[in-house]
Amino acid sequence: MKIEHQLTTAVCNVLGKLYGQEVNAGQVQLQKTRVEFEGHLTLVVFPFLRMSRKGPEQTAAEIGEALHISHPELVASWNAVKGFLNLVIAPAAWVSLLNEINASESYGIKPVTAESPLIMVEYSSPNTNKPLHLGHVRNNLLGWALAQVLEACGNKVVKTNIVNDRGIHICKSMLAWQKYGNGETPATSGKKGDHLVGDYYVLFDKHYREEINTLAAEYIAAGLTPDAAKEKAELEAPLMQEARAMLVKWEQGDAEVRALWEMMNGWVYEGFDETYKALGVGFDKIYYESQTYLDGKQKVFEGLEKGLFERHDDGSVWADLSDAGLDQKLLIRSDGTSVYMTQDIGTAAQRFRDFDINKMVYVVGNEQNYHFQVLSLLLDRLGFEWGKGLVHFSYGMVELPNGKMKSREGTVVDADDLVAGMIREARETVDAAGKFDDMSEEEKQNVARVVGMGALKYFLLKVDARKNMLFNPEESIDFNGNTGPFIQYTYARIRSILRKSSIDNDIRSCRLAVDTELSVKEEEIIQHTAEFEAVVQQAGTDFAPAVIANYCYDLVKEYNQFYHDYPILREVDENKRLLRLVLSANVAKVVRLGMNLLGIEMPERM
RNA sequence: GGUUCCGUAGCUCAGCUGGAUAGAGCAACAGCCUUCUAAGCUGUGGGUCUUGGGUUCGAAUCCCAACGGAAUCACCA
Repeated sequence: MKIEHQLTTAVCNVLGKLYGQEVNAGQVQLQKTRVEFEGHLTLVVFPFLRMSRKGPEQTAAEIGEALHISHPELVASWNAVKGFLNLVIAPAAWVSLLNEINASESYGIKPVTAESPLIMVEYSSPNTNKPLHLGHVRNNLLGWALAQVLEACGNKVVKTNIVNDRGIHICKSMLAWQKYGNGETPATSGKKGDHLVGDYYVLFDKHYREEINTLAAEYIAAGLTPDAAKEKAELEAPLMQEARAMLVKWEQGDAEVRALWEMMNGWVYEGFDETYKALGVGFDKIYYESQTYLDGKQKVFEGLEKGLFERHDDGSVWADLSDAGLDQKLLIRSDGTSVYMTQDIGTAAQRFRDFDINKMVYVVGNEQNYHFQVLSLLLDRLGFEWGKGLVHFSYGMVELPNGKMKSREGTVVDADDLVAGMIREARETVDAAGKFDDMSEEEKQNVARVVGMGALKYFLLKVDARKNMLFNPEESIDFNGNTGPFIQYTYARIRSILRKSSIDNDIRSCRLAVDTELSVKEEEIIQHTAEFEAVVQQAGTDFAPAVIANYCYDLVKEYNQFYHDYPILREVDENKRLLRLVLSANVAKVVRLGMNLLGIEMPERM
């Protein structure tokens, strides 16, 4: 990147001298030279034809010659093809770039300072009635990666989670546990807390459905249409009535219900913590809806007083968003209870009090695009400065080869099962490889964990977040091709080379002579490695972790080809050998930094 | 129906602030382990970038329209 900067400045100078016109850096288009032409960087000269008033070839030639004469340390030679000026960069420039990357411990990562803007990233946001599934896994990995990337771009980042811990859903689990359970706990049953509670949620649903069916049959017999009968049955089923009554008791602060609620939610949190730990994600501050929804109502009533919202005859409160091209939006139900939107307003209010937030990012699935459009408007009207500029990091759904995940059809991919399966698969591969016979059981298991999780994480993160993606279980555990393990493998091999070369510890202080001859492939890899800085910035501004994933793959693929064509340790020439070691070290460093931003660990051996 | 998003090789995906002959992986086929890790490398075949217009020196990329798919439009969260 540094070279492109230098070159851009040089081009501006040269154009000024040649044609007597001011050119700003934005007009200078440099791109990588296509492999079939000689050169490294190519200047597109079409934009300058107007100044030169000459043909493309001639203009390119003029600029090329002028560049070569005025900046020989940068441009070694040039050739012009149509409107494309291909520039060959001087080897010395590559070597100094290589040294520069090598000297910096965290190349491409911007430090966070006291003046850095504060970005809050919300992700995960689970319900407390069910274990996490594949969709949550994508959310968690994206949220974590995004937070890391934003921090690497020099922002203060606060990772947050809003736990949806109250509402009818958790009452359903609680009720089923009371009615159909035998008092089992995670300790007595040996089940993970979130799974135990989830099982009772399923149990509730099963009994509820039975009630609906029998009731609906009665109503149909009494003369109702099937649809009307079903609707009436759903509302009047005794189990649902009981669940609602429990929710009312909860809101009233009934001691018994609250105690049960706290106990069962506690089980769930223990379970979630285990899953979060396995996924390698975490939070700086966790909010609970049970503690924010009242704030939300408060804010809505304040808005009502200011005339921002209106109250209908039945007591419900609405926001009229028709001037923004949207509909009316309910904020408080006629029975006075809050809805999802109200809670999000309350949570926002608390966060605004707790932190000096410059930007708020919500990592939430694209099925809630409308919700966040509305939330942004409402927060803005309520006077939150960052309301208008909030970012809904909207990601697509994860689909399975046979369609969507349907809990009814039992096609939901459980997060814990998935993690365990990936690690098991990696373990089998580790054993089959037979390269780890000298390792302890614990070390082997750790390699399996790092590789299995690497495969899963990379598989989910390499795809553009906005798109719906297909999760193919067979492909996800493939360790060949564009996968996490492939990148990890190359990294581990480089680490092995460095260990064997016994200069690993000294490599930081290595400085290469500037007269070293470089091969074409070496120049390409240096150029590519140097792009890391720009890639991180781009990923940060575009909110796109996938940019980094694909960059790592490209670099590693290129290096792998190099590795097979150019021996390193056998090289006779000491200077050349050192060059390749530093080059390898740089590739490893940059790839490790990139993969770590994605939350992917890199093994020293595999 | 309104709004938003997506459509690139058989499959999964890159490429999109307009640039040269559109790239990977998987799958198929053919090669490469006395040389630092074969979880690798090399080669072959595979494309009307959904379609039609427009903008211009130039369009997979930007604009408009059509077609196809997804999400959403709840006193659910």
